[in-house]
Amino acid sequence: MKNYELVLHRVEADLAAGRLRIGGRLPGERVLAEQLGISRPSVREAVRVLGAMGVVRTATGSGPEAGAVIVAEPVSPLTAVLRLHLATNHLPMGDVVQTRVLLESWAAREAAGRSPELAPVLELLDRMDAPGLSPDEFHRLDAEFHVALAGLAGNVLIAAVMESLRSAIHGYVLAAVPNLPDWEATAVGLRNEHRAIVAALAAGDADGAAKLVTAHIQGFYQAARLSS
Amino acid sequence: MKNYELVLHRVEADLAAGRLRIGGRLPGERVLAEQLGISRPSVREAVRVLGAMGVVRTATGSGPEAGAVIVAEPVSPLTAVLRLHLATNHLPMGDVVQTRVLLESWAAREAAGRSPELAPVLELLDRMDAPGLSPDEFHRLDAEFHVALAGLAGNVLIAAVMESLRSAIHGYVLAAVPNLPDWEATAVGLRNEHRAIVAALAAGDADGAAKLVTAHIQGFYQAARLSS
DNA sequence: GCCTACCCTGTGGTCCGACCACACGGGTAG
DNA sequence: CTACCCGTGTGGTCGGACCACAGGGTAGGC
Repeated sequence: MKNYELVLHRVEADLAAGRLRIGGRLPGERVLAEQLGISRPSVREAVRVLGAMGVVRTATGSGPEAGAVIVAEPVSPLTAVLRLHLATNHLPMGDVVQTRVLLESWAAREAAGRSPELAPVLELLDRMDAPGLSPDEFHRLDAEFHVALAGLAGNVLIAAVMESLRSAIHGYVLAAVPNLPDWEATAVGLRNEHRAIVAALAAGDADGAAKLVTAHIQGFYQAARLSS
Repeated sequence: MKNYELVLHRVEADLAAGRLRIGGRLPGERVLAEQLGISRPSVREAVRVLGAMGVVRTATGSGPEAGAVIVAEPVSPLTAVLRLHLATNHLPMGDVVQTRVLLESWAAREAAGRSPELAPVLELLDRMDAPGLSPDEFHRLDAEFHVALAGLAGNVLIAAVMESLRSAIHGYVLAAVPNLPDWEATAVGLRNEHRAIVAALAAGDADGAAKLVTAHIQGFYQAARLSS
């Protein structure tokens, strides 16, 4: 058992037992080191890992915001893991697209049945209509739109995975924009498809919304030649 | 930009550019520190994070197995993230169950259509028939079975997520076994349901396999009172 | 000439002690 | 009473040191 793992197990046990809650704070690094009988560098390695896992957020200084505060941020670590493993080329882009289709069509089906709150989603679509939007800005809003749709289904795990997927591939999507024959025309098409999806959701048409979402995602990746 | 992030970005860039491949090795910690103009502790924190992300595996000694070797192991970091966030109680067990149902019923549907190789799966079921199996051993084999089913669909991302989900909740499942009125009877039922699922897959009955998988998962969690 | 045992070398693992930047909060000067 | 300032505790970084480990080259014995 490596020394830094002592800290990880200690923190996980404290979380499971309720001794640590969201918003609470870890003991200082020096205190933790003495309590566990290890050195401060070992504690620091563990705190870094916890930070990378989205369990703590560290800050310097003093006051309630300083130190290692317990948070629950599963999206950034999932994003990091996906990004790194995409970089190794052992995670095919096609599998990512297939997963998006599965999660988003399911979310659309779920959301259609519960008369969802679509106002914030429509507000996003209006912002995407702004003229002169760069591909980068457009795709950030597009990601927000898709994540918001996934969130309508009310499953925090699936919503987190969706957001991670979208963030992890953002760079790859941007890099593929030059593959498109006509970016402006593509953007118009995507906007129309978004409106159609929201309309199906508002109408409670689960099957229609799922089909539109599936076609929307697969169509873009084929046009951008990303899911070869 | 924190110093240890320099190492993370450097490694990710090297991976994306092909300068680092699976099986390759990171420069030594002392070398990396000098190249980036930072100290060895900062490099170590980054390597720890990469290890926790499943991108490198470190070992002491010398030879080709020593040092920080590039690997592609997405399951353990996903498991760790899920376990930690389950411990914070900000990731409801019900959402995990819902996700399992979604992923596994989809995988069953996919697998049924491609006349999958079921021999290793059946071998697992035979091992689960061994008398006197403890709940711990039974659920480990059960997890292997479900992960193998998810793997039949051929999507490495979904298979990795499935395996992570199953590993992350293993402890919670075991802790819930005492909630069952009759463990032995439950085990017999689970075995029969497994056989039925495999039979549906072998017959190419996609809808049947998906329905059986859904009932199998939801039934167990309701019996164990886990998905409240 | 061959084989065996030993030691050298390089790796990560751990620790210590020190200094820095930062931000809050209380004490002090106006 | 107010505004400024510095004390104090936090994480961030650094350099150096020593350890355990495993491989490989070398010197010795056979």
